[in-house]
Amino acid sequence: MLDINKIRDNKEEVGRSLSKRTTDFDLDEILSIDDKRKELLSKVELLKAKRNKESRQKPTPEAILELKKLGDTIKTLDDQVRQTELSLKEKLSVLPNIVADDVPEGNKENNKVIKVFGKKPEFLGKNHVQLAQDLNLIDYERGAKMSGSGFWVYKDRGAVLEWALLNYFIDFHRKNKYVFLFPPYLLTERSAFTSGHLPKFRDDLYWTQDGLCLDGTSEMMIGNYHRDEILEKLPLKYFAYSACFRKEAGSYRKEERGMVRGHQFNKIEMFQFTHPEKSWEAFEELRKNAEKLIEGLGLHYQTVLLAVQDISFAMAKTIDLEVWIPSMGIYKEVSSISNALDYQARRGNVKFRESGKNDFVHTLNASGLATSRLIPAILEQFQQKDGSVKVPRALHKYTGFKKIK
RNA sequence: GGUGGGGUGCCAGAGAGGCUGAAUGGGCCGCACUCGAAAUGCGGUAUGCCCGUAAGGGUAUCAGAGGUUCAAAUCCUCUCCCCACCGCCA
Repeated sequence: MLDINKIRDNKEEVGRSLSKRTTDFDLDEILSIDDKRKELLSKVELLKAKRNKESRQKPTPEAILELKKLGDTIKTLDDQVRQTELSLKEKLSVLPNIVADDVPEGNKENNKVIKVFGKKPEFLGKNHVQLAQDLNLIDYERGAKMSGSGFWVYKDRGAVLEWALLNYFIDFHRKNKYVFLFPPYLLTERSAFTSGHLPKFRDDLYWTQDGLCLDGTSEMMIGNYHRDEILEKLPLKYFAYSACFRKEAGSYRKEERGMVRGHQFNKIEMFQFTHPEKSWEAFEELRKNAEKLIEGLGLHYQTVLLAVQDISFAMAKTIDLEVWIPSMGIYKEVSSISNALDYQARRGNVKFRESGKNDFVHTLNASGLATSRLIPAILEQFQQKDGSVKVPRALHKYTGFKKIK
């Protein structure tokens, strides 16, 4: 949610920023609704002041008659205020976040590669689906039998490898003094609103019959962890593990067979609540952390600065880390690092206190990392001529094996 | 799932229709006393919104949403959460 006062004071600037993302907004309309709100509010509060004053002691019978009429007027005005506030909130909550200045304009094709690590290994021919099946790591068929397409079962060393990745991430974050949260997978509608996933992503989420939804990313949880709180000490650094659930309706493509896009995947997410002046610093820290994790695995990847229209709604800037998937000949996202500025904090009412005043914090999130694309990358990038796969050194202490054959 | 008891400021805890943004205690901050500290005394100590350059004023907020009333922390309805006991249970 954007600050109405900021819109009022910097209309041109905000408008320019928003128009990079969409043309579907009308700041003048929003401001005029706010004007109306203020006007009504002043009016009704004056009347309330009168009523409060006269009701302080028991009024005379005649006065009561008059106050009764006053009460009716107040009620109608109050209704109008409520409606105006509602429509203001509605308009405001579908506005996306403003974007950072250094974000390229346009769509995906303007994404800018800002770093490349390692280089493309020689591709030895087997894709990760074949490898996973040949080496008995993933059971796609039985996964689909149990849960439908888009689900798979990690099996034996495949499960160990998956778990090893998670343990590797967890140890890394703990070493960096991030606090480990293991949140519930189901959350309320209010929480999904705060994280910015509602109203936009309603159809991408799974819903239960009692109105809860499965998390699409643990960011949805951590962002709500401090909802309606005034934070004492900043920054607060967290990381969370959760399974993530996405409908991915209509987005399944043939080349994304295997584990590249599933309805359920594992992800560890870093999250920071920071002072407004420190959020870009934190952004760099998160990015470095995510990069270190992939580099620790020795995978070839690239860091990409996303163009405006490729950034999600609530975020001012996003950098993706994309790992090379040899069989597909493309890079696939394994981490997304974003700064939401105060956008989520406003929705969730998360503040901090400084010299007697409260202000909204900034929130940032970054995958650290999602596993479902790392395993394909590991299998394909590290496959050997004899059909085996080398396990990255960083994982040895967790897997107990160095090679899968 | 059932029954009962709760949810009040930073914390504990009163208040049970009108002068209550809210007693009292603790905490915290300031001042006095002290060489310093403790103890003691005095004062201060919520947030959103609206008007105002400001000082200040107004309004709302006692879990949340509605309602009754001239007037609600206090009465009514619904929802959520916490605690206790009972039932059920992979």
